[in-house]
Amino acid sequence: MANIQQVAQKAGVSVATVSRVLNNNATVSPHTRLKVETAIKDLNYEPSMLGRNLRNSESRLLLVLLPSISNPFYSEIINGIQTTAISNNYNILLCETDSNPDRENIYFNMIKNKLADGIISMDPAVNMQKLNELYEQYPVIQCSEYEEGGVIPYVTIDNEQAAYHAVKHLVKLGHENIALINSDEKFLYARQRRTGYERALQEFGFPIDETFIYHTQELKFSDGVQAMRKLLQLDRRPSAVFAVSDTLAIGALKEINASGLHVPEDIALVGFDKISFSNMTNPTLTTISQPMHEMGCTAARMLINSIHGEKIENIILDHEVIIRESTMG
Amino acid sequence: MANIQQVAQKAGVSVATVSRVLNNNATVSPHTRLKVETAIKDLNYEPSMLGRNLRNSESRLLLVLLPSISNPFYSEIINGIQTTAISNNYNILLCETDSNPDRENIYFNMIKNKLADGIISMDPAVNMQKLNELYEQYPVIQCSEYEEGGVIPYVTIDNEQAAYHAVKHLVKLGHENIALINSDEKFLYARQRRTGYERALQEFGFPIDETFIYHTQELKFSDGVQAMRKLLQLDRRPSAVFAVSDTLAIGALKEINASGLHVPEDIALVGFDKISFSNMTNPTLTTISQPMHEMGCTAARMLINSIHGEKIENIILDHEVIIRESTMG
DNA sequence: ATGAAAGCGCTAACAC
DNA sequence: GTGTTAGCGCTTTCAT
Repeated sequence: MANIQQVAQKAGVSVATVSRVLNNNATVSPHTRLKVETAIKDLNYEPSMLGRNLRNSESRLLLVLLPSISNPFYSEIINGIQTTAISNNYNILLCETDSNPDRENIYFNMIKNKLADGIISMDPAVNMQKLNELYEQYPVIQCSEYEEGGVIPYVTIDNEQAAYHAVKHLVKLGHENIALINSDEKFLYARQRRTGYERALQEFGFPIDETFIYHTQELKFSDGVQAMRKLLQLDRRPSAVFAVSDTLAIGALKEINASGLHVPEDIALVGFDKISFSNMTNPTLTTISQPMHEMGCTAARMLINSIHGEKIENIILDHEVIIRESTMG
Repeated sequence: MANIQQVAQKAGVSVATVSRVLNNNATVSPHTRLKVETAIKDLNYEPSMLGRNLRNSESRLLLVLLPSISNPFYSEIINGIQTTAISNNYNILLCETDSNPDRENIYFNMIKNKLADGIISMDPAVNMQKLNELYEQYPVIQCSEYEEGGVIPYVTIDNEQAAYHAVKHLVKLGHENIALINSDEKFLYARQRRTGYERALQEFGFPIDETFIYHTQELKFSDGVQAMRKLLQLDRRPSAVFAVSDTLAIGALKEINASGLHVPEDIALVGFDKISFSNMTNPTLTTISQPMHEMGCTAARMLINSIHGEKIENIILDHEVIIRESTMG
C-alpha cells in the first residue's frame, strides 16, 4: 500500500500538499488538487489511520463495554450507538467483559493507550472504582446502568416509575396478589424496580408480602424457571407476576405451562425490556419497552460531545407499557 | 498521560532502555530494569499502542464482519473468536454490516488503513468480489459462510450432511411427509441443506414434493410464521417440518400452536443452530448443533496464523443432532 | 498557494 | 548493557 510520500512524488508536490488535499484544506489550487487526486487514484492510496491518529492523538474509536452480547437487550442499544458513531465518523469497539475483571482491564488500558477515544459502559457489574478513576482523565458515559449519586454522566430510564406502571397495569386488571421476580438487589435498577413495585401496591392499599418477592442470581431463563417454581409452591398462589426482565418472564412462563396452568387465565405475566423474543412466545409477553435505539444514540452523542470537551448532563428517557397476550384475559 | 521520554528521563536512562524493559528484552541489567519499572509506576505510564503500532505497522486488532449481532447464532462464535484472540494478544472489532455495502466499505478500509490486521467474515451477504480483492493483499478468513470453489480459507460444518441427519431423524420416527422451510437459495448453505434434505428422502424412497419446500426471504421469526401458514394450507398436511434455522422453527411453532395443532403430536419440528432460545420454547426444540465456540476459536486461529504468514487449510467441523421435545412423541 | 521541517510515541539497528 | 538515532505516516506551523 502506497504512502503519502509516494503520492507526493507521483503528483510532483510535497507531502504537505497531499495532506491538504486529503483534509479538504481550502488553500490548494484546483490544478494541484487534480494532480494529487489523480496520483491517489493511480496508486490506489488509502491514508494510514495509524499515522494520522498518532499525529492527532485520537483514534476515532469508541469503546462499548457490555457484559455479554448474547443478551438481546443490548442489541438495539448497540445499533443506536453505532448509527450515531458512524455518522460522526467514529467507529465502535464492542467489548464483552463477561463480568471478568481481567478483560475489563484490557479495555480500560486501550483507552489509556490512546487506542480508543472514550467509553460507554453498560455493564452493571463494572468495577466502579476503576471506571471513576478512568473518568478523571478520559471521556466516560454510562448507559442504562449507573451509579447513584455518582459523577459519571449517564442516560437511562426511570426504573422506579417503569416498575410502578407495570404493577399498576396488573392492579387495574383486578389483580391483588402480585408477585415480583427481581434480580439481585446489589444492582441499582433492581432496587429501583422493587421500590416502584411497592409504591404501586401501597397506593392501592395492598400489603407488601415478602414471600411474593423472589430474588434471582442472574437474569437467565433458568433463573426465571426456578423463581416461578418457588412462587407456585406458595399456599396462597399469586394471580399475577411481574418479572424484571423478559428472559426471567419467559422462564416463568415455561414453568407455569409445565405445571399445567395457563397464562393469562390463571396467572398474568409482565416482563421488562421488550426483547424481540418476547413477541415470539405463546402467549406473547406484556412488557415494558425502553427506547433502546434512542438510548444508544443518546449515549453515543453524549460521549462524542464529551470527547469534544463539552459539559454533559444526565438524561432520563421515557418508557412504555406494551400490552400483549400474557395480560389479556 | 506520560510518554516513554518522560519515563526515560525520570529513570535516568534512554528511551531505548525503557522500550527494552517494556518488551521484556533480556539485555537489561536487573538494577536498570528496577529503576525503569519504578519510574513507570511513579508516572502511571501506559505505552501508547498508536506509536507502537505505527512503528511495527500492526494494530493487533481483528475485524469480525457479521450481518447483525442480534442474531443469537453469532454470539457463541464471537465468544470463541474473542477467547482465542485475547490469548494471542489480539483484540476483536465487531462490525455489524446490516448487509449494507457502505458499512462494509468502512470496515474494508480499516484493513487497508492498517487499523486492523485481518478480517473474519461471517456475512452471507458480503460482497465477494471486494472480499476476494482484499484477500489478495490482506489476511482474510470466512467463518460458517464461504464461497464454493473460492480461494479464501474457511471453517464451516458439512451443511448437507447436517440436513441429511435432521431429516433422517424424522424419517426414523416414521414421518413420510416432511416439509422443508428453507431460506433463499442464493445462499450456499441453503442449497447445501436442501440437497441433504433431498438425499435423505431419496435414500428412503420418498418422493420429493416441491409443494413441501418453502423458501423464506430472511431468517426472521415472522418468516417462519408465514412459511408455516402456507404449509398448513396444503391439502396434504406435512407431519414433520425441518426448518433451516431455529428462529424460523420458532415462528413455525407459533403458527402451529395458533392453528390449534400440537407439536410434536400433530407435527414434529426440527430447527437448526441450537440458539439458546431453542431450549426455552414450549415444547423445547429439536435442533442441529454446530460447534459454534470451536468454530470461532478455529477461525481466529486460522486468521492469526495467516497474519503470521502461514499457509491455511480449510476446516470442516462436526455437527450434532440435539433431540428434544419437539420430536419426542 | 506551496514547500520544508518538526514532531506525535515508539522500536530496532548500530555504536560503544 | 546501554545510548544514539533514524524512521514508521501523517499534520501543521512557519517560511516563502
